[in-house]
Amino acid sequence: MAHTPAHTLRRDAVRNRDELLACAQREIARDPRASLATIAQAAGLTRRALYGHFSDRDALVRAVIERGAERFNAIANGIAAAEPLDELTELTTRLWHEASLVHASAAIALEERYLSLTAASLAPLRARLAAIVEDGQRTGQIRGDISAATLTRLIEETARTLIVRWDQQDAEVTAQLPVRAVLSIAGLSWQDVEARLASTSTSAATKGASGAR
Amino acid sequence: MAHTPAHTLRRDAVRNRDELLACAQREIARDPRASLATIAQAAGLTRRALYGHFSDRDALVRAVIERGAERFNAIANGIAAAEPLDELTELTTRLWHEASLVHASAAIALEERYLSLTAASLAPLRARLAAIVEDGQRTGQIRGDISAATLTRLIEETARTLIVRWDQQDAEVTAQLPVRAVLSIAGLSWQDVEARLASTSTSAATKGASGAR
DNA sequence: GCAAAAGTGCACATTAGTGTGCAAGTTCTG
DNA sequence: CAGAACTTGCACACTAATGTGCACTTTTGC
Repeated sequence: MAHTPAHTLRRDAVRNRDELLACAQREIARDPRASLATIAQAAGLTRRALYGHFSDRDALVRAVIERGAERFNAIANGIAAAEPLDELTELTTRLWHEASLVHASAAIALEERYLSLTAASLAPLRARLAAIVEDGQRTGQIRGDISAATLTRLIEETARTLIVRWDQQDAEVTAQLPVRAVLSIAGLSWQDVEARLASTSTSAATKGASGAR
Repeated sequence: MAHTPAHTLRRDAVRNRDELLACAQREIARDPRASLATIAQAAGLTRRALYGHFSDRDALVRAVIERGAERFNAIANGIAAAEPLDELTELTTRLWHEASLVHASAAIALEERYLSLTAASLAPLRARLAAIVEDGQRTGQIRGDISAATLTRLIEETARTLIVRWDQQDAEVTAQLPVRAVLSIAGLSWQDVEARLASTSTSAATKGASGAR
């Protein structure tokens, strides 16, 4: 109520609220229990001012989650490739480029309290991934030794781990590592992964497709 | 000093200290910031009594890490298989059976403060894994598209994720899922993984090696 | 330019956890 | 059994964080 003035809402207020959400996401990604003082300061505001936008820490975190949900939704709807393995590659790459968001979601989900809400925010993405997996299993391009449900989760965990725990600056990586890992988990041999990356990469000219030793 | 009486050390004190360490590991695995009251209570002691064994929280956590280090050391020394991929399988399976320990290590390592100590406690295990990877790459049984150092870390992260984040009770799993994931990450196609698990499993008779469609 | 909205700066109450001191009990160990 | 080792149960000081109240300044919008 106090946080839904609906009509009058000053420009600087909108900007500050947005900045708070962005900074909260970044700080939480770095440390799940970042203090409100830290977040407010990062947004160039006082801790006291933060309470003008969010009634308490809980409200802020929920807003961060919902903000992330929109983005995840966009990603889920945004991918469009010819076949399952390409979709998987695209999905992984896109998430890699949203590393901070993925990181924050993972950090928030550590708290029991936000488990269900975080899960809900990831729902569209999960549904998309599940569809890809089922499709891939049907056409025999994705492994058949693990049930679709389990494999979907396995791929999700793998991607999350790679994105969250790898230094984005790592020279060897450049988004290729997560893709290699995910495709491997999907069931491809490393030679197949290599061949696929070599052919699909319209850019990435410097990366030679030499393959084995 | 006050915690190295060396000679006189009553039996119940030894037992309680050990119980404290065990409970601390379990509680920290469940929640990285478990309070000392929670830990002491789990061990059937008072928070005040805990301070008789460990000067402060830091000392307790360090003791937990060092206790884990011994166990990891034993695992690193304990594996002995004919070839790299079998060693990888055995290593993964053993760690799976030490889930609580792996979980606690991962939880403690979340704190900047204990990063280096945790890393040191895992050193023997990492060295063993690195040796397996290098060996496997030399003989061509393990993927060659990723550097040994990166692949070692990749396998470690994959195994940790699976062990920490999967419900041990899951019917489909029974230690096979982590092994499948690790072998896939090592570069094998899912059919090769399937074949390997079917032949290696001296037990596990019910699992049919049907393979692809 | 003026009123309302938004932000500042402080003081304050509250909570949960850590670490210590001390007097009193309980439990080993020789 | 006697004495030492261990544990208990409190009381206490201290810290870091949350959330609120209020007077005051700055910014925005009409």
